Amino acid sequence: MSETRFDPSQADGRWQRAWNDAQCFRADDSSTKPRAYVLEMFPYPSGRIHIGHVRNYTMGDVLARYKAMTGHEVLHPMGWDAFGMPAENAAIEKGVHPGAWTYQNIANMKAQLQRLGFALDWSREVATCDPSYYGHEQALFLDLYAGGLVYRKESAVNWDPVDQTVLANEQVIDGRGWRSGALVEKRKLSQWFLKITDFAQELLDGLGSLEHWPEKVKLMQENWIGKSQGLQFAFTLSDGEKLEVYTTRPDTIFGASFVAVAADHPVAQKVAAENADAQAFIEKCREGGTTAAELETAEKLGFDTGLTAKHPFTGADLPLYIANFVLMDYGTGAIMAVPGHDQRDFDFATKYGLPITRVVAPSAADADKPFAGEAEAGDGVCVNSGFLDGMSVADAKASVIARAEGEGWGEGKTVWRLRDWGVSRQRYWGTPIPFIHCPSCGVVPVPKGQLPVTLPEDVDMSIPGNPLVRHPTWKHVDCPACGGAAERETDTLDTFVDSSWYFLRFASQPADRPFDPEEVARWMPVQQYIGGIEHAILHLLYARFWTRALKAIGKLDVAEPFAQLFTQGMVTHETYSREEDGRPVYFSPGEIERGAEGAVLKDDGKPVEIGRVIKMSKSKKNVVDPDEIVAKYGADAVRWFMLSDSPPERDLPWSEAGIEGCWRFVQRLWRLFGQYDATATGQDKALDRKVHQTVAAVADDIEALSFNKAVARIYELTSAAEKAAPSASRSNAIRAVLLLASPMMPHLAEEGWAAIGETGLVAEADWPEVDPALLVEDEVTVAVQVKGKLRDTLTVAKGTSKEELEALALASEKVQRALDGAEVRKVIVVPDRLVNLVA
RNA sequence: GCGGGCGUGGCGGAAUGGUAGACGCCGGGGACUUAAAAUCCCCUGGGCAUUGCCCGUGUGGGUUCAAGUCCCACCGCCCGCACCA
Repeated sequence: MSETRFDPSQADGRWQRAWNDAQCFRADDSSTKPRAYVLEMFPYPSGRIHIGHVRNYTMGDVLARYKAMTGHEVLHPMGWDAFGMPAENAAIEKGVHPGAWTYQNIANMKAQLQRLGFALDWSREVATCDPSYYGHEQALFLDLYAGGLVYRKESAVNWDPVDQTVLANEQVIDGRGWRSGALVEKRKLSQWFLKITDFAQELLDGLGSLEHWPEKVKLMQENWIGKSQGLQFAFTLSDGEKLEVYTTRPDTIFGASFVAVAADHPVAQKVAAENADAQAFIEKCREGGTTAAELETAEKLGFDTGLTAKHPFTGADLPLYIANFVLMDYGTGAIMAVPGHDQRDFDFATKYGLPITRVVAPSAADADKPFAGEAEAGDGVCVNSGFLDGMSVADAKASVIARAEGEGWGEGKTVWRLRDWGVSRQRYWGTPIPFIHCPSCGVVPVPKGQLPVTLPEDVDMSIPGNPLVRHPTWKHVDCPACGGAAERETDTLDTFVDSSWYFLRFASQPADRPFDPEEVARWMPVQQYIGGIEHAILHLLYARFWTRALKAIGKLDVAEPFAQLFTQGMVTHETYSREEDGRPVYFSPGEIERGAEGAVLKDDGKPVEIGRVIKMSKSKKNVVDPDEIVAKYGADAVRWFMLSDSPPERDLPWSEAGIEGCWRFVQRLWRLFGQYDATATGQDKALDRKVHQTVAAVADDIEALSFNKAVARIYELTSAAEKAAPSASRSNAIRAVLLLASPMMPHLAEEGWAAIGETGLVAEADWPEVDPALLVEDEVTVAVQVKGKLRDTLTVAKGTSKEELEALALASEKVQRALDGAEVRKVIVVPDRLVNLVA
């Protein structure tokens, strides 16, 4: 073979065409092989792929290629999460149509992905913004409606009074609209909801079956669903009315020092009707964003209504406040506040000078222990609590609930933090909700025969607000029920709906239905799903819900959509900046010359400050363009970098030195392949052993997605093969290195496969066989410790007896010196591992 | 604020409770070369040092013959919080 270098600029495209010509990555629906559905979260078509996408899709690609090599029929599809706000923003800022912008982006990004050599079945590509996708989504939505899982109710949105537009949470900055700067108001609109709460218990229970999901994600979902058992009971107010409150801490009821309702609570409304100050306070609460984070970090504010509530046990009159930290959406929208044992109540009580009473203490003796400036939410025994004194928190909860139920003023109740899913968006670039509002018939579903309800093309995005509302003709239709003049629903669906079933469409895509349940059942569940941790709750919970909801209405027979989940880390990069006029000015890596000591700007040769390694973002300019690095180093070096060093669940810091190292390794492998000699004879037992151990270990590592470890082992085997003298064993080791590296560096592997005289594609080759007999070492190194400190090591035959190990350890000169005549009192021997002499 | 996670050399990291730092990057030294690039070899946690010894996994405690790993408390950073995707 020639001594020339491997040239990705001509090899990459050649092999990509060869794979395409052979259609190697097309999933065969009729295959009898065991199936493997490998899926990465599909991207939003922003225009350019991000290095984070490259990392995500490289991981899935290695697994998909490995599965194919180990005898599986692989489904590895790709598509586009193509609806959403960025297309509308681009339309406003650049004057392009959201659809044209989106499809252009898809074309660009698809070409970028193809240049990376991913083993994707492009024949199943979907774009959610295409009527051939969202039309089916509309049909599914109608099915869910028929199944009683869709309803309408009033719900608050962020309203920009200047732009006359509904704003997303991310468009509200410090309580103001991002474009207009106007103070945002909360406004109530009638909106569409999906009954995810009907499935709260099932979604919670289902987590137990997800053995191969990260514990942290399951825990986050469990907390999000937020099942709590508590007491709902009624206070009698001083005006004679009843006020229902819910508490998860009935054990602390004797510590209640005030009662509070949300600003939207009917009691607050009633007070405000007669009290201008109360009205003003409620309006103040309506200013600012709607997010939980904002509500909970805002300063606690309250308004004393002058009313009081009678404590059910003590008969005390507790003041009734309207408070900004009470959420109308949770429980009854009203609380009994126990400042000693809830931090929010504590803050509020401190601010308004309300009593803070201890009713739970570490022990009965601590009944009068003062608080250390904060509430104590922990466990303990009840104190200062009448009949509860001395009880544990758990017993007291049960006891109070039993008493309330016996006396008829309250009952034990399960409450969920999970709320129904509001899917209405007052925006153009989304799936039209297939309903018609008729003045005489009310809300009427669009007949399925009239689907898809498509978006109008001729819209003016330069005016704020929803173009579907002001379009001259689009919304005017005849009522499907009575034939009279009616109007289309102008809200579109949350884009999370689009991503809640795309994995089903990948598995089966008939033209006349969303999917065929039997075809889907043959591929589902997704065997390995890979994506960012930022989707741990919403996307993954919504997809689980859709799967269940479709099952509940008989459209699907899958319990959980994703058998195995992996959440990968971000790609990060150091930042380069200079202080100019008191503000940092950032430079991109391309503008910088990076040396050992520091970095200078190429333009002026003067130093710049190297900042922290953070997530790549345009504003900090610490981005690298996948196209540029692929052009410079080839797809394989980039893929190898994505897999090396950092464990895949952690952040990966991009570095120029790192990619250079990968490039050198590509060439090093190429030289090694060049040393392959099919005619070499002779055996190298140690190398054979190393090969089989490495094949087994790399397989385990890939299955566990521990790519960084697989990479390290391939480096080791490469070094061993390089150092070995020519032999049949060595040639076999070179062939093994090629096969092991092939899922990661497929272009180089194909080139090498041909070079060593193999026929066919390595993409369709088999993973090397492992001989279990060669996995075991016959010699081991045993550590010898004295009092837990390493003093010597012994090289002995594997399986050497405890007695012999102890004798060998005591015979060691180093051990005797360390013992220094001291008497050995105890000996711990772990066969094949260590001897510890305790003196 | 609430929920979840992470923290090991100059850097990325490895390590079923059992030899801390595998493997890679950076750096240093050498070989080859007229020279450079490329490649190959050696060294590379810190401190003291004559064989060796001491210290060391964010901080402080604890359990254990033995702790990066288990327990408690704290510090720092990151992710999510329901209309970003």
